[in-house]
Amino acid sequence: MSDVRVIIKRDSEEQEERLVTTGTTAAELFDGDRTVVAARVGGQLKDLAYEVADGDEVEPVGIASEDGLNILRHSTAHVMAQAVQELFPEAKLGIGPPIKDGFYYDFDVEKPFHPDDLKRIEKKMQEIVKRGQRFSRRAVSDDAAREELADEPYKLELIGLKGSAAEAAEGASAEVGAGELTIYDNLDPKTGELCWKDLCRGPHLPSTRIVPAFKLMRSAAAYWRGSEKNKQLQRIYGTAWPSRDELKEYLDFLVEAEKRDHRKLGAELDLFSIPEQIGSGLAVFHPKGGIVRRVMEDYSRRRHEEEGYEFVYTPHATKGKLFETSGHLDWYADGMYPPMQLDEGVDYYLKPMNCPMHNLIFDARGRSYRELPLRLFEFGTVYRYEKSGVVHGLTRARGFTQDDAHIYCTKEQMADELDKTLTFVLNLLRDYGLTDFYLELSTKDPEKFVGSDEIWEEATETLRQVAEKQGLPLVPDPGGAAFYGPKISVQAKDAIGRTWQMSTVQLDFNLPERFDLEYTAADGTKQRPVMIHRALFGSIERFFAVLLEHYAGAFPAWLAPVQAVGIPIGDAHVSYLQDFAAEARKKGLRVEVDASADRMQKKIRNAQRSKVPFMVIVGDEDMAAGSVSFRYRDGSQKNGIPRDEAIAEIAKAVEDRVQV
RNA sequence: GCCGCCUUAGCUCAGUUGGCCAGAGCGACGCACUCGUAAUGCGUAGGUCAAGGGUUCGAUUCCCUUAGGCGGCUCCA
Repeated sequence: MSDVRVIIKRDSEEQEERLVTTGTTAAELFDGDRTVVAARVGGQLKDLAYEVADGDEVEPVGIASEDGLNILRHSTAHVMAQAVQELFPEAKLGIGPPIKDGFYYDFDVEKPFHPDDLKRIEKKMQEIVKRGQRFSRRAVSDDAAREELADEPYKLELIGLKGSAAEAAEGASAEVGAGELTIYDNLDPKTGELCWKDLCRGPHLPSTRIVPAFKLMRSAAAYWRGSEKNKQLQRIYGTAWPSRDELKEYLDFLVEAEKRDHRKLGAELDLFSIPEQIGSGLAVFHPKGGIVRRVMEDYSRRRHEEEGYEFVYTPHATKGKLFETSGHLDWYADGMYPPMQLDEGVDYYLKPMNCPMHNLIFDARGRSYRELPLRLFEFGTVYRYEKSGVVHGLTRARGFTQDDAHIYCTKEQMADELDKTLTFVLNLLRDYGLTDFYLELSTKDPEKFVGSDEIWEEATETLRQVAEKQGLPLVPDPGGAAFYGPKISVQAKDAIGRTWQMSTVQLDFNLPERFDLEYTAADGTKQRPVMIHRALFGSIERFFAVLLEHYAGAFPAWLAPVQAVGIPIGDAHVSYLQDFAAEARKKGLRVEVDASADRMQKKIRNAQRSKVPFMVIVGDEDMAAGSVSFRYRDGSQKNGIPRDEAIAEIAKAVEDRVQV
């Protein structure tokens, strides 16, 4: 028996060389450490059953690491598929990869799963976990695999696609890698009997018993291989975690996210609604939401003015010809509201974008290089015909208002202007309370673009440099650009760590050409300007929703619809408070007095639930002293504050735009 | 657009295995209570059980269609 020399890497620091006998498995190297679920050998993930070879560098993969979690979730997906096929023997397997926080598996079944079915499947999964079946890897030839999986038409299709798995379908590479095919057998730990098998690249947990905590979340249809031309399979989503505590933490997170749902808070706080009578995706703002929105807009307006933007207004509808010129009717007609015929057969459209109209403003007269960069800004309301299944509260609406700007500049000004714009955008977002960003650089889609390669390269490089200058993480998004130019998008993380796509800064090589935009250069020649599209909130409605969720409805005082509520202990204190409120209003503060017949405890409860930043409470003591008492949202209080100081404190919180 | 689930009072939800006047809490309104930090008590009003069609002696309940919502998929200039 010959010896095998391996190097065990615990982390980048610690290395251990060890001599073991031939046939030693990775599991044996890490024996005793139950949190190790796989091994990385020379950069490749392997099952713990892998027999180490001479010269291998072997690294343990912990269940809590990113790879470890993926393996856990992938294996749990297998357990689910096994459970499904035990309960629904006719179910055909699609694909079942790990995803963020969980996994899914697609099945072709006669009848879609009912929520009750998920409970049964979950129970069956628990049995399988308890049985402790071994995951056992076995290499097979393509032909052998075809024979074994003759009853699994979707797996057969994947075998045929081997090697191009990356394009086959998202997640398909989890089933078939680029190399040889493998099948994982689930074996009974005692008898070694085959319980189930699946075509899979692996690796997997050594045993189903290792699955510590999981839950099935929901079922939904999904197109086979992600194309709407294909049949819809039934997808079941689940989540799996290294411990029950982590599962609970995740479920708690979902509960918290649900509490913050802007659709729910919007109704609770009386901010907006989406009346059925108006139509799906078309919102109305109630007075309280109207205040928040107006303050958001006013502040943005002021900052834009300071930054050299000029304000324009354009109509909501236009003759179709404009969108022929812009090309929107060629590219995006599906996403536009259908035309209305006016004036004997002329088609008018609701506008889905503001840029063509801004171009007409640019083109209204001859432009000089002295005017550039020309920055046109508008809160421009646009209408897009979103498909019925995608409309979602304020974040995906059919009518919404963009804080839209188009910057026309010379090619020489482009880099500087982009830099300025991005800095401005990020700082303004920070003013609204978002602080955690990363940037995404969307580059050319080789299938879908206009303009020369040179100009794309130059522009992309400029964007990259500008983005890097911000010192924020920069994530590439190859092929993600619109056909007319590359873009940077700003992604912001909210208070509970969710990422939202916010602003975009986008170059456009298409529209200046189509609209034949020109300016006169210093040498008297006509030149084409560069055009930058830039939306900061994206849509005001959407940004409103993001802030609402970010703050969980508890807006900082400057945005809060009501900044302070006066709560009298008894009727005798109402007029004193009304006086106080009137004084505060003179300073531009939004202060109300709750003079209802409720008891003061009830008023406090109501104020608390409406998430007012300041409660101003007054009884005999404060009235006699000419003071008021504050109660803050966290329940803490500050008593006996002189009236002037109280107003000054509220005013300062508003002025500084801080959370209280 | 596709698939599934859902729609009972302003809101949150009971309920009817097809049968007399469809219930509760909160909210609204009224009366009483005048109170120092998260719900005072009593009372009143409020529903074509989403809309339309069908089956049936009888439909809120079963079936179909439509609208809207929710969760996914596809899409998102």
